[in-house]
Amino acid sequence: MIKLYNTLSRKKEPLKPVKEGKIGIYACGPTVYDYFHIGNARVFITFDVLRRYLAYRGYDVTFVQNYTDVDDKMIKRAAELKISVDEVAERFISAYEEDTAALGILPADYHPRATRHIPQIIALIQRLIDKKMAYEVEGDVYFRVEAFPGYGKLSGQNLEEIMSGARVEIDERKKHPMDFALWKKEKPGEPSWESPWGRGRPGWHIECSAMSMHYLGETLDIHGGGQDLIFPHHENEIAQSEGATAKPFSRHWVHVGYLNIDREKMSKSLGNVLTVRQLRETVDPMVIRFFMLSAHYRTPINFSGEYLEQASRALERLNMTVYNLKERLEKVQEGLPDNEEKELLGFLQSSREKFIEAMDDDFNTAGAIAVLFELGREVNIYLNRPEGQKANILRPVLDFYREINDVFGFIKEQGRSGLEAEVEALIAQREEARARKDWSTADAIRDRLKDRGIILEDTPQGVRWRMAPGKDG
RNA sequence: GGCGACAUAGCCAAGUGGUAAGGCAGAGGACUGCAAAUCCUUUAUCCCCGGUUCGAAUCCGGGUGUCGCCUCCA
Repeated sequence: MIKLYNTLSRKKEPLKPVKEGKIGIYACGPTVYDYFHIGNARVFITFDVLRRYLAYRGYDVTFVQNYTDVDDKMIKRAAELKISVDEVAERFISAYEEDTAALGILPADYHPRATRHIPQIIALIQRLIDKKMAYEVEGDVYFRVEAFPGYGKLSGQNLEEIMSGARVEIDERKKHPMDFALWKKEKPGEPSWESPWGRGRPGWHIECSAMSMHYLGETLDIHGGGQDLIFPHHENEIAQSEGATAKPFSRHWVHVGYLNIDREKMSKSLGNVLTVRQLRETVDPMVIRFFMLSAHYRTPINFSGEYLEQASRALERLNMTVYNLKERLEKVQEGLPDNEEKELLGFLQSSREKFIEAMDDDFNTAGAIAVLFELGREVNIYLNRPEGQKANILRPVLDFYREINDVFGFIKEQGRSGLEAEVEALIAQREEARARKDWSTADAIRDRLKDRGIILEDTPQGVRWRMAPGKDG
């Protein structure tokens, strides 16, 4: 049974889909006004692995992640770049696609854009107006928070408590200071659409309600995003959606913890915002992915070069284990398993169970990763033994790593690229030198290949070679 | 001020009642012509003080510390 922490109840709860066997997930995606940063990346990676894992567990998953392509930030950016809002969106959506692909993040089933769902947004606003939960003032439409008794339930506060800490601008046109905009009246030079309340554009919160319900129905199974979206964004989404439908908006609310840099919050004013775009120049994106998954998704994590280095070494160990397996598998035959091998197969089976147990428990990726290391040790012990290993033992283990990697996606299997003949020739030369104990020639050849990113290893089973970490694209 | 999170070895990090997973780094050893890869050994008064319990890192109370949200920030 899969259990997920629900922000709404502050407890882990069993995952119970609305429709048996199906899961609808909506994650708040980026406002496409700039390259996304590693804090965003943590959220995207978390949801990517979540949707992959649920599919692994047999659910038919529909995953939706929106692009916010019209809002104040978009408009401001368009002015800065002297291009249209739409062109800003196009530019940063394609950047998003490139950067997420590098991080091994699969495209969602749908990536809806607010500007392409204006009719759905207007219909939802109209529904709220009809129910007297929203009102129009001079071309703006506001949600009336007092009309929704549950307002504040996600962030654990009631209206008075929210008010006491809030720095709110007094707007005499609003019935309550916390009332928020569903529709904003057109301003000169800004994108706008026809509506029953005149030309204007949607507020931020309403797009997610409208689009999520459009693609996934009125009750989602899982909805989430970064922790800071709890208030006001998700609080407002609940108010709008449940106000309109009188049904629970989402069964589970999943919020990903913050990522800080050198123990400081990332912010433009501190000048420490790190985009994935920049990071990709020097860091293997798979290391970033591994790093993000090596801690539980809800705990705040810290980002620094040192931690990345640690993650890189750890990931390298896993890659080596898979390489060791694969390389040996090519050279061995089938055979009847002996006792030690039967034990290894047993260990393999219990590893799978432990992986599922960890992941089922609120998505404990750190615990699940540990299983891979533990199995790796057993595998390497087996590979070290002097007698021949058997293909029918190695293959299921390798398949297991591949199976897990369908979920985690950070293990990279090496491909070779047309260097075989040349490398093999050099290896032959070196073997010749070694045979006559000409160590300096042998070492020179090895060093020469190393400079080109090729590592030679002498094993009891013969010489093998591989690309150095980071040299295989 | 209100709401909330977190505090586990040099570092990162699992672990919600039965005397502490995993990774990185360090030290020693095995293997190797030397390496590489791998294996073995080795490192924890679980922030502090009370309480509950036969038994607590884990539950309760009180501290201390770090951080977040309450500003259309993931």
